[in-house]
Amino acid sequence: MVTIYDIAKDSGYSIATVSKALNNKSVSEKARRAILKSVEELHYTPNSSARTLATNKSWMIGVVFGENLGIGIAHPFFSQVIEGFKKHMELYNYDLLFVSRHMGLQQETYRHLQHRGVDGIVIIQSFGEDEMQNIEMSMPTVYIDRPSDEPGTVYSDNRSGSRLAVNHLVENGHKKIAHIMGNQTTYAGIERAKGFRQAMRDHGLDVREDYLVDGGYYSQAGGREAMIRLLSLEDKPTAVYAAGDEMAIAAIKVIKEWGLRVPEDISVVGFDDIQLAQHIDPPLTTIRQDKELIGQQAAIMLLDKIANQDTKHVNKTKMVPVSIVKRQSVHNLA
Amino acid sequence: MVTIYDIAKDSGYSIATVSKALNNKSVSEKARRAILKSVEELHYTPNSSARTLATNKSWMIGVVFGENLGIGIAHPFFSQVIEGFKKHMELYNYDLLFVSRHMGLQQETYRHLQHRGVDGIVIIQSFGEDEMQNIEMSMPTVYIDRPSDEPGTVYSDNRSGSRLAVNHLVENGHKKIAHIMGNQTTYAGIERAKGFRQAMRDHGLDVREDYLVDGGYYSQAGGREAMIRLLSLEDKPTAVYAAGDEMAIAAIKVIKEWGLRVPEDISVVGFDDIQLAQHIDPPLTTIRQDKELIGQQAAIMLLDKIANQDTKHVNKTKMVPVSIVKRQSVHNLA
DNA sequence: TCTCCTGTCGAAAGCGCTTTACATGTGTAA
DNA sequence: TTACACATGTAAAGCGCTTTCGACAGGAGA
Repeated sequence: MVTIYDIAKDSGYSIATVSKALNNKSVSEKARRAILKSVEELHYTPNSSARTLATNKSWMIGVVFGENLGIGIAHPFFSQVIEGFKKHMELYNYDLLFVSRHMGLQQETYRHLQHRGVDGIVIIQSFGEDEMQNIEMSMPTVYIDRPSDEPGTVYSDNRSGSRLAVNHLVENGHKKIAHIMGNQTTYAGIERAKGFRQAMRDHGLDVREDYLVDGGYYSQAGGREAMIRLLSLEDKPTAVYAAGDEMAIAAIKVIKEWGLRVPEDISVVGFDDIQLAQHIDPPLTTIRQDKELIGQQAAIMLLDKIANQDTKHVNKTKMVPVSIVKRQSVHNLA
Repeated sequence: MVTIYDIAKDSGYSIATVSKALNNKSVSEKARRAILKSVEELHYTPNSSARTLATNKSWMIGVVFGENLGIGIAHPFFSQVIEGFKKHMELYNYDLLFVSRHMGLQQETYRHLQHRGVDGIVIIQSFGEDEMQNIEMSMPTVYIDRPSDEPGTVYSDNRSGSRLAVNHLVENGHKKIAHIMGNQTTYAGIERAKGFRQAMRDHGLDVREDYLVDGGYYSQAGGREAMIRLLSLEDKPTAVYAAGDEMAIAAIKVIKEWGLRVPEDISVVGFDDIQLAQHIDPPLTTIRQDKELIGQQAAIMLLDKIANQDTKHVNKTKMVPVSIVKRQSVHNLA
């Protein structure tokens, strides 16, 4: 391995000067040129461990990925958010470290991240709160999709999303609207349900408890079960708003299986706008989350936290707007 | 930060002994217990940079992700392969480092990985060979989906995939079979096309050159264009085998737009079995790649390379079998 | 009793880099 | 000429850890 000593010897300067030249500190043009020449010739590559050890700065961001579908990085929503995050972090020369997730033991994961000396952490979890509390984070950290009152969180405007969905449905003449909820220990699930209730009330519609069904962790399996419950009702809804696209897609399937049509008999609205949404039959009307932007905002926030660790400036939360994309799964009753 | 010195002082042993105790080297039970007690009490976390510096082992694997769709980690095929890779690597306590991709400059990326001191590299690229040659890899490296004659490569049995597709089509009475090829600078694209030609020949069918169209980099846009070309032909094929699901899906859309039916008028077979495949109308018959397994095999191979760096044992390539999943996009002509 | 072996532990060097504090050389003003 | 400021370069310490090699104690064998 070629080190800074080799460069020093080859160029005729001291290692201190070499270090300065490599870090754009003040050295004469002459010295800089000579040193860079040696660097080229000897194929020198600085050793980041040594640098990290000396500077206490690793230029790595730890990524904590927690989802309980078992698909990890392949998670359609998370992967897009992380990609947005990565793109922004790249601009500032940070690399991303995906640490092996010491099964469930959050404390362990945090220890590990500390061991790695990452400069910051981004946490993106699908499951409940109680599973990851009590972690004293003495490290710059940003959360995605967690309670909005916690500082350092980036999240979609879930309530507005629900409002958009309900508004659209009401505008199309629907009154009997059901909601397939996301698991009520997840932040997104809670917020979307709240937004749904609020929007219904705002329209003077009452929220029937039997129209509120739990769809679990946003999977098709959960959506399927929920929809079956809805269809088993005496008085069926004319529209269903699901808190996630996968659940909405499963709902559509079930409706068809029961011999009903979408959207003529039952309209469906989803949440997320995953790639699949536009390809199913009928194309799904849904609330679009801007995954790229969420990731980017998280990156900006984390960068800010890293830069201002000393100043105890309380970090705000950041809400990312959502939008409705109207396709063909909603029928106009009028 | 609490260091090994603090533990030494607190426990009454020297730092050398502490280090040994922490690395399961031989120390007396008494010493080990005392040291571990101090570790607990002081919340000591070893510093991986220092350790890496001293041992020249980082326990990190560099991941090089090259795709030209601009979706990075969110790539449906790659993300699943990487997830399989990650799951296996976790078993051996390796973390994954996603380095910022110094736009195109492969040489730069490799330098960066070297700088980071990763113990090994996994490269998963969608584009052509010429874009990444001349990189002298003095580091354990594994490639996914590259020429099978290069040592250290894991790839799907693309030729057999094509054979499965053609066989299935022929069994259903098709003779006029077209192939939407993946870009012919990509390894997978080349192999699948070769397999197609071979399989056709084996069935005594001739391969019409106008039935071989380039679909580009496996995107829907490319598939769409290719299918249009096929439909513009005087003598249309009765079946189309696309080298990728996205292309197949686009093809189905185009066929429908032209007022034809799938599969009654034209049958379609894809490759990959991405999640979308089962949700479109009609559900797509396709060749399934075992992404998890590919990732896992890559991990196994890399681990082996890392363990046996000295012994110049030439690394074999590893071919992962594919299978056909029959859904409803193929029509029986009989 | 003395010697030798074994098991335990510690001193110190070294991994490759940054950074502080100081030395040297050059130019400018008095 | 002397004095001083400034620009440039260097020696050396230190970041937190591993590892070699030698010191030492205690027990076994003669």
